Amino acid sequence: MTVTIRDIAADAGVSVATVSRALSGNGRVGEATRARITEAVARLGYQPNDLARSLHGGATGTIAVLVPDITNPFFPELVAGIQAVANERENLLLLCQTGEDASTAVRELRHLRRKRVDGVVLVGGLAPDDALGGALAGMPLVTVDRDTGLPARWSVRADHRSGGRIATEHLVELGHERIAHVAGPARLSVAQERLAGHQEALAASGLEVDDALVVHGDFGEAGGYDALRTLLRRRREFSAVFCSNDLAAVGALRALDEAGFRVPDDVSLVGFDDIHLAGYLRPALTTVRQPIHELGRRAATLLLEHAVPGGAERHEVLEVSLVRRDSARSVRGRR
Amino acid sequence: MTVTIRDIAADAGVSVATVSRALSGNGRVGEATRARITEAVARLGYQPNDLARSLHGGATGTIAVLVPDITNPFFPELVAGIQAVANERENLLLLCQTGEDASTAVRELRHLRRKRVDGVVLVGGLAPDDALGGALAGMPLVTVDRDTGLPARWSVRADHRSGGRIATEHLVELGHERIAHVAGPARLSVAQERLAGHQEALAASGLEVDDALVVHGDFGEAGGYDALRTLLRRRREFSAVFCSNDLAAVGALRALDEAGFRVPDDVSLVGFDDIHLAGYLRPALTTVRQPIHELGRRAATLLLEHAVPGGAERHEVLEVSLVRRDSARSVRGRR
DNA sequence: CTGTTAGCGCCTTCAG
DNA sequence: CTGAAGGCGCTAACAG
Repeated sequence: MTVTIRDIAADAGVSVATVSRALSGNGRVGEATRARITEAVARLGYQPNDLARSLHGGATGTIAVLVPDITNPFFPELVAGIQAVANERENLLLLCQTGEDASTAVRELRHLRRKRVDGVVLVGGLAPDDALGGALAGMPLVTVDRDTGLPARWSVRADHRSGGRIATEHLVELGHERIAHVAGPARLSVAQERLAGHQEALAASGLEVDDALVVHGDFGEAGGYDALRTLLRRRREFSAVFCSNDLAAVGALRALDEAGFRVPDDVSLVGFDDIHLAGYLRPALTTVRQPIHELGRRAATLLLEHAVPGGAERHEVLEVSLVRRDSARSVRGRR
Repeated sequence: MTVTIRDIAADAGVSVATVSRALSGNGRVGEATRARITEAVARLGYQPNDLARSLHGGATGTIAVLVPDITNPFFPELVAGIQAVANERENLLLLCQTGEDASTAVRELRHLRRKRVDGVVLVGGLAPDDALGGALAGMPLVTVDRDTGLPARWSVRADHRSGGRIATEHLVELGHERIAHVAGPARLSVAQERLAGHQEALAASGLEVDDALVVHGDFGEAGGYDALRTLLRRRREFSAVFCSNDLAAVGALRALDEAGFRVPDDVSLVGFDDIHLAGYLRPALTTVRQPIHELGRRAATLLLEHAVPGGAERHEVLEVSLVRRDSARSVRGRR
């Protein structure tokens, strides 16, 4: 049925060992025999079996990435970065979705281990789970934006706190004094950090930190929309909103629009992430850019180069920057 | 180092065959021995090795999906659908990106074959390539939105032509007579079909089909933006635009905005796909909805249930529908 | 019900 | 440089 190394050995009149050496590149093989072998391989259409190859304990050439939800545009960009370096090194990428559910993650991790993947990139938050430690044990692991829970020896993340700070600083510079914040899920450290940065900037400017101006969303459009409506319902004055991510800003924009507020004329808006779409919104979204693709590349590189059981611990923090577009401007009107 | 079936056999005082049977569920095993085995498994922390399991010819429990670009929001939604059924059946999903490049696809397909994946879902267009047929030979394959090139025995797609028709019909019903079309890449059949549907509707209404009102984009925001600017530069009158996909509509919206046209007051706009974002744009985008998630589910189901070498051919076409939101309205102003 | 014995396809000593 | 032999971890006939 399927042609194996033995078939081509017979065809080329050599032993399987020689064929193996010729194909894997290990060990010297005579010029003439090598030619006969490659010829036979081509003619018989031999397809190596990686299962057999890695059964000996070698690498499988496959890594996995676990994301909360591939449908959120942040994650595809990240996955693309991971994929890019995986491909460069001829690795395949397994995609898993956790839905931020720890037990799902544990189940997937177990499955991945049976498959003997070479390593895992774990993205985003996960509620602590007793079984998680065991499922992760001994598995080369790089975390992205996830510094809670289990201790990870290799990690990559953006500087969310500083991002929150520069977003709000920008708004302050524009003259805004009452700045609302649509935060992410309170349990996620990235949301906490962005909020902390926001409040830090407020405090540094001597502005009042009003808890009524902070609403938590879910990092989705719907969450941003709802958050803004609650904010509006509170009838507290504010002239600017800093949204914890761009998707929430999309929802906020919509809620503001429906309520009759113009952005940026009546209310200024700043997002976070700089997903590809941000530049195409109307108005184009001023936002804090994280190098999403690069985060992915770093994570994969760390995994493939450094994340070996004995390797030295390593943590990377990438810088963020403000991208000024059209959704934030000097204060004029105000609610 | 790693604990194998043999270790637990020794520990439980039985043979490896019995352990194998106990774990795989094939063949009867005594109650008492089974208990000893499961106990040993738990205590020793045994992790089955799927490589060894599938080496002798069984399925690997892994399928792959090849998409042009995971960064385009259409694909993550599709992948999520595929993933959902893959998970239900305890399959893992390998993600590959082709960039619509046939030689990349061929390389990836070869790699997937070495890995002995159980099947592949191929999404989107691919230039014909001589090596493609060989790379695909004998591999269970389901195509999505891809009816050109190699003959596929299993496929899933939406009814793009009918989608193009209802989009334009809607605009006609609203009184528009000069309707522009931002098409997708001319080489892609889905783009051709949507365009054909559009022209069909125009003809059926006795409206003039003006080639100067059709511009090709690339299914991205930038493409839609550029397309609309070329359209504007042509200075042909039009009061509505049908964009071949939602992302292009985002770009078109922006170009229109910059040129001083209000949507839908000055120009009506209809998109295609109904990606999640569509409902959150301002104005909320009227669009042709394809059941993206369902397309993914069907594709995976077809692959896992029917796409066996001997199985009967099967092609599914899913219905599309118009989602009326706020970007299209009765004709008033006009360019 | 359970043990023995072959492999699955490939790589890797160890001889020659 | 090349061949023979053993084994990776597991499953699948066969026997008992």
